[in-house]
Amino acid sequence: MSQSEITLTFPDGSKREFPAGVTAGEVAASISKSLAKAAISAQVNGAHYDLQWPIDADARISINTMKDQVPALELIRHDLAHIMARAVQEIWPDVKVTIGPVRDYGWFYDFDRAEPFTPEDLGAIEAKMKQIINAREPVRTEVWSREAAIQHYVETGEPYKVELVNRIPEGENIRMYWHGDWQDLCRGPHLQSTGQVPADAFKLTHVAGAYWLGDSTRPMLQRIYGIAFRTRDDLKAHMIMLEEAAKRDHRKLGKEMDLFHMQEEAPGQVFWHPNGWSIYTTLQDYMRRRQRKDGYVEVNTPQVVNRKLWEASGHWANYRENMFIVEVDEEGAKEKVVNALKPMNCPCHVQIFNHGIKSYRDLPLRLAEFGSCARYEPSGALHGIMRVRGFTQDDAHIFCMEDQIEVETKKFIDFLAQVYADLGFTNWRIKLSTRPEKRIGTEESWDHAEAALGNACKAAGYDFEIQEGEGAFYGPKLEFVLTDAIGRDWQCGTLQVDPNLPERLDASYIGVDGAKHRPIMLHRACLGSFERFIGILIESHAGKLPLWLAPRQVVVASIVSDADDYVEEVAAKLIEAGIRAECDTRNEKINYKVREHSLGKVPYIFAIGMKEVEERTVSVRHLGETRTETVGLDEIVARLTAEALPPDLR
RNA sequence: GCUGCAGUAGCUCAGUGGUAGAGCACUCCCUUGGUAAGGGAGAGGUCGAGAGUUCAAUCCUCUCCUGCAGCACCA
Repeated sequence: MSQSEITLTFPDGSKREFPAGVTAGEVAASISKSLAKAAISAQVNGAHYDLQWPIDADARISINTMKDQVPALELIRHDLAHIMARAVQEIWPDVKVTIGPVRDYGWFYDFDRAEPFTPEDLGAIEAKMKQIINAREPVRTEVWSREAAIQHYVETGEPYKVELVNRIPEGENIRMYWHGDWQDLCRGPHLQSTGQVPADAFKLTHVAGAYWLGDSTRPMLQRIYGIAFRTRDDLKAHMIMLEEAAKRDHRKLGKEMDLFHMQEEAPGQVFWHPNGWSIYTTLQDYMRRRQRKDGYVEVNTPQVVNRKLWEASGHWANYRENMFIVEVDEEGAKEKVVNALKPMNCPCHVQIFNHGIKSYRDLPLRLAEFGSCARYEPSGALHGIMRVRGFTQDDAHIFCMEDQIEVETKKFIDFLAQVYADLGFTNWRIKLSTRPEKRIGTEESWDHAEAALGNACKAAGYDFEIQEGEGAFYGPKLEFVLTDAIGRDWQCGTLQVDPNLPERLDASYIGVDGAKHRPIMLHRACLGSFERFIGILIESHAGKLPLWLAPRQVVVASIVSDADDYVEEVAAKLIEAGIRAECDTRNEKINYKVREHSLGKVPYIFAIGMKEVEERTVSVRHLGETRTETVGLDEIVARLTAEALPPDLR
C-alpha cells in the first residue's frame, strides 16, 4: 500500500499522477494552486474518492488522509448493496444472495426467499445496516481460484453465486470482498471500511419482483431497492424531488384537469373528456398542417382486417398473441371469418401503394395516417395513457428508391426537429441501430442503408450514437430520444428502413428502364403515439401546457352577478377570435374561482367586477402569478389572438 | 404474463364478523363577495365480481377482474 500512486482527476477529465505520500502543498506547487483545488476526485489503489478542498497544505494525500474524505457516491452505493445483502443474511440466514449493482440514485440487490419482504422487514434491514456501518469494519479483498469459489458456494448453498462464478470469463480474477466476516463475490472496487458510508443518508425504498438474470424463463427473485447520498440533506432533497415528480404524474393531472379517464370495461384504452380531446385535436391539427407542408398525403385505412393480410405481412406468425382478434359469423360461411384489429398501419399503406401501377415518377410517395391501432399489450405493461392497448400513431410510410433514403431521412430529421422545437423540446438526440446478427438482405444493402441514415444525420447537423446490432432483422433504424423538463428520456420518434414488407406484399413500381422494381419503405413517426406524447407533454409541463395547447385558454369569471352580461360578452368576443374561453358566472367568490381554475391549470383568468364593466376592461391573471393587470377588452382580445396561435401559424 | 401490494360515494380516504362514515365535488337556500376554499340544508354506496366458511360477510378463505411498484415485453 505504501507504494501506491495517487491519481487526481480534474474537471476537464485530465488526470495527473503523484507519488504516494505527496502533500497537498506539493501538489499545488507542481501544478497550480487553483488547479489543485479544482481536482474533483482521487484514485488510490483502484478506489475512487471525491475530494473536498481545502486540504491542509501539509496534509499528505494518502490513504490516511483520504479516509477522512468523503468517498465517491458510486462506492458508497456499491458498498451499501453489499451491506444490505449482509444485513439480510444476518436476519434471515437461509436467504440466497445473487447480485446487487449500483443504479440511478442508489442500488438494488436481488434475493431468493420464499416469503415476501414486507415494509416492516425493510425497516429491520435498515436498522441492521446501520449497525454494520457503525461497526466500522474494514473491507478486504482476496483473489480466489475458480474451483475454490465454486466449492465455497456449493458448500454454503448459494446456487446463484455458483452460476455467477461459472459465468466469469477465463483469465479474469475472481475477487472476494469481505465486509467484516461477511463475504461476497464482486468485481469491486470498494471502500476501505464500512464506516465510510454515511449512516443517515440512505433509505430502502421498495421491493419488487425481478427475473434472475433478466430472463423470464428463470426464477423470479425479490429485488430490494435503495437510494443513498452523501448527506442527510441530499437524501431529503431527493425525496422532495420524488414528491415533485409524483405531483406531475399524468394520471393524477389527467383527473385534476379533467382530461380523460379509463375504466375496467376497456383496460388500456382512453375515454377522452372534452378538455383532453381538445389537446389531442389541437396537436393533431398542428401535425396535419406540418405534414401537408412537408409533402405528405394523408390517408385512412380500415380497423378490422382479415387475417390473410396479417399472414402475408408476417405479423400473424410473430405477433398473433398480441393482436385483438375479431371473429365474425358471416352469412352462409361454414366457418367464422377471422379478422384482427390492425396493430399497425404499414400493411394497409402498402395496399394503397399497390392499388394501380406506380411509376418511379410517383416516388417518393409519402403516405401519412393518424392511424388508430390496437395491440393486446401484456397487462403488466399498461401505464396510464403512456402505454395503452388502443392508440393512434402519427404514422407515415415513405415509398422510395434506395438512393432516395438519405434525402428523405434528412428531410424527416429536419421535420422532426421543427416539431419538437415547436412543442418545447430542444434537448433530444439520435441513436442509429445497425445490423443485428440475425438478419436478411445483402451486406451491400445494409452498408448502403446504414450509411444513408448516418449521412442524413450529419447533413441535418446532428451527431448520433450507434447502437450496434440493435436494428430490425430487415433494416437499420434511427431513434429520436427527447429529454423532458425534469431530465427524463423518452424515445418518441423513429425512422426505419424496410425493404422487407414491400417484398412480402409484392409492392413494385415501374422504373426508368420500363421494368418492375421493389420500392424501399421508410416507416417513420415523430410523436410516436398521441396518447403517449400527450402524457409526456402533461408531465413535462406539469400540466401547465403552452397557451396554444391548453384546453381552456381563458376563464372569464364574474366577481358580482351584475357583471354577468359583460362576462358573457367578453367570452363571446374571445370565442369569436378563435380562443377557447369559458364563462364562470357561478354564485361563488372570486377567490374560490381563482383557486379552482388555477388548480385546473387554466392559463388566463379574467376577473370582472363592476369596475371592469364600467371601464370595458378585464382584470387579467396569468397562471402561476399573483399579480394582476387591467387591460382594455379590445387590446386583450388582439393580444391573445396572436399569442394563442399554434407555432406554425405565427 | 410474472412477483408483491391494493380495490369502500364522482375524487381523496377512514372504518367494522351483526348490511357504512368524513372532507371535497354535486343539488337547493342564504350570501354579491376584488384574485388560491363564505355559511346552511340535501341527495348520493349490492363496500370490484363470483363462489365458499358462518346463524350472520364489506370484513375471513378461494377464484377472477382492474389498478399500483417493479421485472419481462413494446412490430
